[in-house]
Amino acid sequence: MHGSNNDDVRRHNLSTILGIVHRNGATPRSQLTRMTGLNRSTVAALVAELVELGLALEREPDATKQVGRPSPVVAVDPRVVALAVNPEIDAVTIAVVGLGGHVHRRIRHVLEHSPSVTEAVAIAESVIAALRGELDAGFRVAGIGLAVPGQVRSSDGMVRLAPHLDWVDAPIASLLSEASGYPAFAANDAGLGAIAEWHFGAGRGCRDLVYLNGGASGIGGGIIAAGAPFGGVGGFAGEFGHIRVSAVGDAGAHLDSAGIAGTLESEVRLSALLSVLGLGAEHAEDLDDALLAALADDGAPGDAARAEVARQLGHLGTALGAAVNVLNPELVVLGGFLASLLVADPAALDAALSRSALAAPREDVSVVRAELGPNLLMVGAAELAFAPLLGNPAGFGWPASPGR
Amino acid sequence: MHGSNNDDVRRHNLSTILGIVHRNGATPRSQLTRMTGLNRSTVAALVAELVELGLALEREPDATKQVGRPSPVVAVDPRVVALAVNPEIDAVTIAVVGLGGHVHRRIRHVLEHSPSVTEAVAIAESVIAALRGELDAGFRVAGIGLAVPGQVRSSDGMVRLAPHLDWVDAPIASLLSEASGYPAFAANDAGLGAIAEWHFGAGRGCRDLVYLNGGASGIGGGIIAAGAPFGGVGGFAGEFGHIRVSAVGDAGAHLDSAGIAGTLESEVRLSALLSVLGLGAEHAEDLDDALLAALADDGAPGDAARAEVARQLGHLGTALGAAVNVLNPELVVLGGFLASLLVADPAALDAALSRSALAAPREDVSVVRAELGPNLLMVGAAELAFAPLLGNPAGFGWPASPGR
DNA sequence: GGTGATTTGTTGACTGACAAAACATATTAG
DNA sequence: CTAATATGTTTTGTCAGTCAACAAATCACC
Repeated sequence: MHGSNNDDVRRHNLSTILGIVHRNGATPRSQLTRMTGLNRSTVAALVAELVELGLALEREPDATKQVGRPSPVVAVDPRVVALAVNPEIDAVTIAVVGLGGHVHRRIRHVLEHSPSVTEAVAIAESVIAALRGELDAGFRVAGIGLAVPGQVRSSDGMVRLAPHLDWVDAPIASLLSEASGYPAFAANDAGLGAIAEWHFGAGRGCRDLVYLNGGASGIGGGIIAAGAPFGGVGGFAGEFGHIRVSAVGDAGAHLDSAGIAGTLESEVRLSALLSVLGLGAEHAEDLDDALLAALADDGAPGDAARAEVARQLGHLGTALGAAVNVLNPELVVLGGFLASLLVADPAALDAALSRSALAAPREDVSVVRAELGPNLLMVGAAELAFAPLLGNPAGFGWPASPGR
Repeated sequence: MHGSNNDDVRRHNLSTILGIVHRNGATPRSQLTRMTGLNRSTVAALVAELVELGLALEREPDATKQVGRPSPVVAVDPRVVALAVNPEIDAVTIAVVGLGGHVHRRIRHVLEHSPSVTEAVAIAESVIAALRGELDAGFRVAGIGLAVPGQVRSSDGMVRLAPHLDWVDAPIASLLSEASGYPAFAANDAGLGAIAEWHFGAGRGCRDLVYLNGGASGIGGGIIAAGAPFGGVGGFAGEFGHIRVSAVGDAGAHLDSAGIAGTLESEVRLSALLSVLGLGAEHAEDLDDALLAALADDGAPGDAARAEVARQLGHLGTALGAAVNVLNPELVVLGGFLASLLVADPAALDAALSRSALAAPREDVSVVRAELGPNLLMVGAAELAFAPLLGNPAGFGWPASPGR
């Protein structure tokens, strides 16, 4: 709909090069010319501008075994960071994340009770305030990204509903922006997990992927479609947890967090797994590892556990079938306890998927585990704050350092 | 990933302007400058190039009541056409469609039996051969678009499976291209319906929509995501007909065309509607109208019919709930007998949808009837052939006129 | 250890696309 | 008939990327 001009070309090319260095890590300049198809001299000028902007660095060439003049290596400037915030039911986690996805620091503020919006914002702001000296000394902060376990409106970062935190219409992005002085953006945690796995994890180089995460509070999802994160009109897309996988059932049926029965989230539940395995709260910290060990063959799971795993995998396969039929992704990435389920019996999931997915899209897809560990959401949330910078490196309006 | 340069700017701007005139119809040049944000002089030059290329025309200004010098009206050149082909179980339909979506001619070749791929290609080619004199006289043909009721691989137009036609791995695009001498492209019919409704029908100006069509052979769907048709890796996306909406049921349950029970297509069936309404084959031609009339209040449908409509609307609501939760579209467009179901009892569908969709995405969506009539698939298929031309007006490689 | 082939960096001239400004023209309002 | 307004037309300017020539750094081979 909109025309473009020379300025757009420059913006696009700066963005392309910074994006490559951001996602692929340090890259020789000669390789940038090959990847972009641009002229050597153009790439040299673009990189020079990024260095000038304080976004990239040029290092001495790496020692290689190749003929020809060595090419300097271009890397992101490590002083450019974003702040990531993840409020949960039992903690608020804050991190300082650099361009390139490097997590400089992660601070987990443990809570006695589920925080209100105001409390979560106050905690995040106090942690950020404590970091401020450090940040002002050596870093430039692009902004704050919030990963929220709930439905978040993309236009303004309003949390429409976060069932487990019991938040309704909580304008967390504007509250934290107001409190901290940094621009703040919020999105659904699983959607940000999808972005993180896509850039830095199991989904590298993939144009169409679906990410599904299973946690204590339910099942969330995110979509990368045609090489871009997909949110729909309001940013609420990716809620695979609430699609129907079974009959509504009788009065005793579990309900999902939206109060609906027969959905993926109501049938595939971590608590049910833990109870048949006899795992309790003592593994709160390393839950996924404990679960994996208990489900593995040498963990000798009992018949009840095997049956529950099979039941849950059947329902998961049905939901993945819907995702595969509707979205025809190249990859499905499973995180949290869904990854444990996958590892416990890949063949069973495959069989269940084959029962509900059409052959053609079924052949296109692979189902794999998430690769990123505890930094997943921090990296994803930072991506949210980096997006405007990556989209327009030269024209980015840096926030004034607050508190000075 | 790829850099851009001056050539890309020109291509993008030519494409933008031709696209506006194609989708919005004849447009004053001054409005083009406002819509694109480009300079007057630039738009003048771009339009002049499109006229030079034989893709657009400039007419005398329309009489308006506005102050200021009148602006010439830019329209598509009506001589630019694409051929559309739609093989079905009982006919092969061929049309000549102009830029702008105008259907010059539509020819329905009725068949006694379901055609094989070879037969369908032969029929299409013979109709095209008969048109050739006419085409060579006054038209330039961009190519052929095929709307196929089945799963079509986008990369090469291979029909992986068309259950009702009983085609498996049928390379229809390359066969017809070979036979006719025109470049040919194939895609799923419902996906093309989505594109047609998006450009010229109920979905105009919408960036995120889902289209669902109900026909005698089942339920197909198409997705427009983030302002572009979405096909997934292989082009198979949009198969909403095969997602689970109910329990698998007992032995007597209907199966969908993929042999799966409990799916949308197995529960929401035109034949079931027709049988409770006592409608038969005599309405083959104007089925949708007859259905609408029978379902309307003054058609006095019986209790059995009301119950069946309610049952089907319940299942349709469940499937739409999945679509709404996963894709968060702005619009859901229903075509074929699904439109009749919607009209019969909009409130019931709304209620069913509200039971399975989350509140936030539910509030974003409207469910409406398709607007395009019998030309829907012709316009959508033509869009497929026009796509390369619209994407790169100056660099488009026109096929040599075959047979001369 | 020199010499040539190869690859890439560097520099300056060149092309082309859009923007901007000045002027021309066609319409409406009074 | 005149002023105001909007837009077409023409000319000049700016800027991004390309291209070609040359320089520099490495490897391979004699």
